[in-house]
Amino acid sequence: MASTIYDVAARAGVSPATVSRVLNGSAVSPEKTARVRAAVAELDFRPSRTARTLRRRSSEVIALIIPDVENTFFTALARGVEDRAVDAGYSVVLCNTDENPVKEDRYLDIAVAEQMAGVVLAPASPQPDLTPLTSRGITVVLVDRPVADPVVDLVVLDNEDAAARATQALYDRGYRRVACITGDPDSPTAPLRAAGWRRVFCARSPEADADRYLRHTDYRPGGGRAATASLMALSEPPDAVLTANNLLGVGALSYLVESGRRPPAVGLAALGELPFPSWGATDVVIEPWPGRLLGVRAADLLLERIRGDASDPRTVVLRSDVPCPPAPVVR
Amino acid sequence: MASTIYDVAARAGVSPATVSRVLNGSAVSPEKTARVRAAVAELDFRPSRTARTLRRRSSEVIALIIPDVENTFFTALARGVEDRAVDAGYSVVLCNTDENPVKEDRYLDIAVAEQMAGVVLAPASPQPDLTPLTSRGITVVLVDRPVADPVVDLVVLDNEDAAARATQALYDRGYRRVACITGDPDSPTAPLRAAGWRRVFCARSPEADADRYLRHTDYRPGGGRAATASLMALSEPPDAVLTANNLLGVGALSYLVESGRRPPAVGLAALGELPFPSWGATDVVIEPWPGRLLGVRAADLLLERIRGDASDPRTVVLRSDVPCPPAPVVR
DNA sequence: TTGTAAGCGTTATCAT
DNA sequence: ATGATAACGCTTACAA
Repeated sequence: MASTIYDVAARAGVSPATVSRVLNGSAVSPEKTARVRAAVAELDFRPSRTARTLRRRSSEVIALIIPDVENTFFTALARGVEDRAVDAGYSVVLCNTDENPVKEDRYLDIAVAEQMAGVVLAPASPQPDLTPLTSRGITVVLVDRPVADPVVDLVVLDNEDAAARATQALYDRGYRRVACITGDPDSPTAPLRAAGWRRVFCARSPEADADRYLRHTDYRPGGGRAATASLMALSEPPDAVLTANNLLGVGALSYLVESGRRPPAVGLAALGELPFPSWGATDVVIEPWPGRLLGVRAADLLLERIRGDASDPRTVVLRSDVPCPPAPVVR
Repeated sequence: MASTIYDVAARAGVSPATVSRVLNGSAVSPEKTARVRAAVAELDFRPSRTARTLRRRSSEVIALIIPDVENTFFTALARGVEDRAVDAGYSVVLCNTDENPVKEDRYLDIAVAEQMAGVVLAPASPQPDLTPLTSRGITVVLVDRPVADPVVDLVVLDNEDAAARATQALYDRGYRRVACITGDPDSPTAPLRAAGWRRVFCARSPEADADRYLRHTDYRPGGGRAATASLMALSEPPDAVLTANNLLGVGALSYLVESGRRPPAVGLAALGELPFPSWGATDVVIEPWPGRLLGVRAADLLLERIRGDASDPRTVVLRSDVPCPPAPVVR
C-alpha cells in the first residue's frame, strides 16, 4: 500500500530525483511537474519524513518541553511556539516533565534520538545538561526560568520589573504597606520577584522592616493561603499583598475572602491571570504574564539559530507589558 | 561528533551487526557484550531512531491528538495514555487541535509521514477520515467522543449512565424538580447526557414537562450561566440543576451564587470536577469524569493492536465511577 | 532541466 | 554466536 518516490516516478515516467525535486520545489519543467503531481494524487503518495530526516540528518520537528501542561501559562507559551514554528514549516511536539528532572532528561534523549531540529526548554532542573544536544547540532533555547550560566539563548520575562510595577500599582491605589509572598528561595524566579517588590517597598514604606513583610513558600495556593494568614497575624499587618504568581494569588484570595477581608478591603496584586473562576474577583491587580509572547520570541530565536545564526548566546529579557503579535488564522 | 554503530563496532572490535544485537538484546557472548557496552559509553553513542524507524518501517512514537490542552479532562487523559505508553517503551507526543478539524487533519498527516506506531484521537471532527492511517497500518483508537460508525476501536464514558446517576443523586438529596443544562444538540455527547437525565426526571417528576426543564447551549461557562438564569425565570422554576459538564457547572454556580441561591439553596450537580477554585463550592454534587481512566484504557487497547491483535473493532463504554489504576512512579 | 547512483544509520537475512 | 551485505525511502552530487 505504501508507495515510494520510485512508484511515483514510474507512474509519471520520470526519475525519482525529479519527483523529489517537484516535492521540494526545485526547478522542474511544467509538464513533468504536472505529471508528477498527478501521479502523487493518484497514488495518495505521502513522502516518508523518516527517510528524509535520515538523509538530511535533521527533522522538521521542534520539541517543546514544559514542566506542567495544566498550567495555563505554559499552555499559552505552547501556543506561541506552535504558531511561529508551524508558520515556518516545523511541527511542534509537546512534552510534559511534571517538574521532574528525570522525565526532562528522557525527553532530551528523545530529542537527540529523533534528530529533532530544535528544543525549547522550560527547565525543571536548575542546571540541565545540554551538551548531548548542542554537541550534536541540536539548537536549544531556554525559556521562562533563568539558569546560572546559559550556554544557549535564553528568553525570560523581567521578573523584577513586573513585581515592582505590580507593587507600585497597589501603592498608587492608596495602600500604605504592601507585603510580598514569593516562591521558594531556591527557585530561580522567586528572589528576582522579591527584589522588585523590595525596591518599591523600601521607597514607599521606609519606616517598616521589609523582611517582616516578605514570605517564601512554594508557588501553590496552599502556600499563598498560609503565608497570607501569617502576614495578617502580624502586630502591624500589611494592608495589601503582592503574590508573585497566579496560584499564590488564588491562595491569598481564598484566605482574604473567608476572613472577611475581600479586596479591596485588603489590597491584592498577582503576577499572572488568576485561574477562572476566582470567587468572582474583580478588585485584584493583575500584572500580565504573557506566556504566548514568551513562546513567540523563543520560537523566533530558535528558528533564527536553526537557519544558521551562530552569534554568541543571547539572553532576552522581555517586559511583561508589551503587546504580543496575534495568533495566525489557520488556513 | 555523532557516531554510528560502525564507530562503536570498530572500537569494540566486533561487527556492526553485533553492536545492533547488543543494543536490542539478542544473544551475544558476555565478553563482546561488555566490549560493546564500553565502546558505547566511551563514545556517548546514541542510536539513531530515525534509521531504525526507516528500517523497521514503524517508529516507537504514539500521537495523542486532543481538542483542548487547556481542559483538565484532556490533560488527565494525556497522563493516562502517557503512563501506559511509556511503560511499554513508546513515547507520546501531544497534539492540540483547538477543536479545529483542519489542524486535526494536519496532525493526522504528520502521524503518517513520521510513521508513528499509533494514534489516540479525541476527534474534533464529527467524522474524521482515518483511511490514510489505517491503510498504512497505523493503529488508531478513538476516545471520548463517539462517532457514528467507528471502523476502529472506541473508548468512551457512559454519558447517559453518568447523567442519570448525578440526577438521581440530587433527587436523593431531597430536591423535587431537577433541570438539565447540556451541550449543543449536534455535539456527540450532549443528547446522551440529556437522555440520562430525562430517564430519571420522568420517573421522579412525572407531573412535569421534561422539555421545559432542558436547555441546550455550548459547553462553556457563559452558556451555563445564561441557561441557569432562564431556568430560574420559569413560572415554576426547578429546585436543582444538573449541568452536563464542568464548565457549564461553573456558569451555573456563578449565577446561583450571585443571585443569592448558592447551593444547597438550589441543588447543583456537575459532570466532572469544577476548575479550582469555584467560589469555595462544597455543596455541589460532582459526578467523576475520569480522563485518566479513559487514557489508560485507550492506550492499553492501542498497544494490544500494535502487538498484533486483529480482531474486529471494539467499542468500550466505561462507567465513570470505576477506579483507575494508579500512576507509576518514575524511575 | 534531467537522470544515475551513492549514501544517511539502522535492522534482518543468510551464511559461516 | 558472529559477520557480510542488502535493504528501508529519500536527497544530492555529479554527469549528461
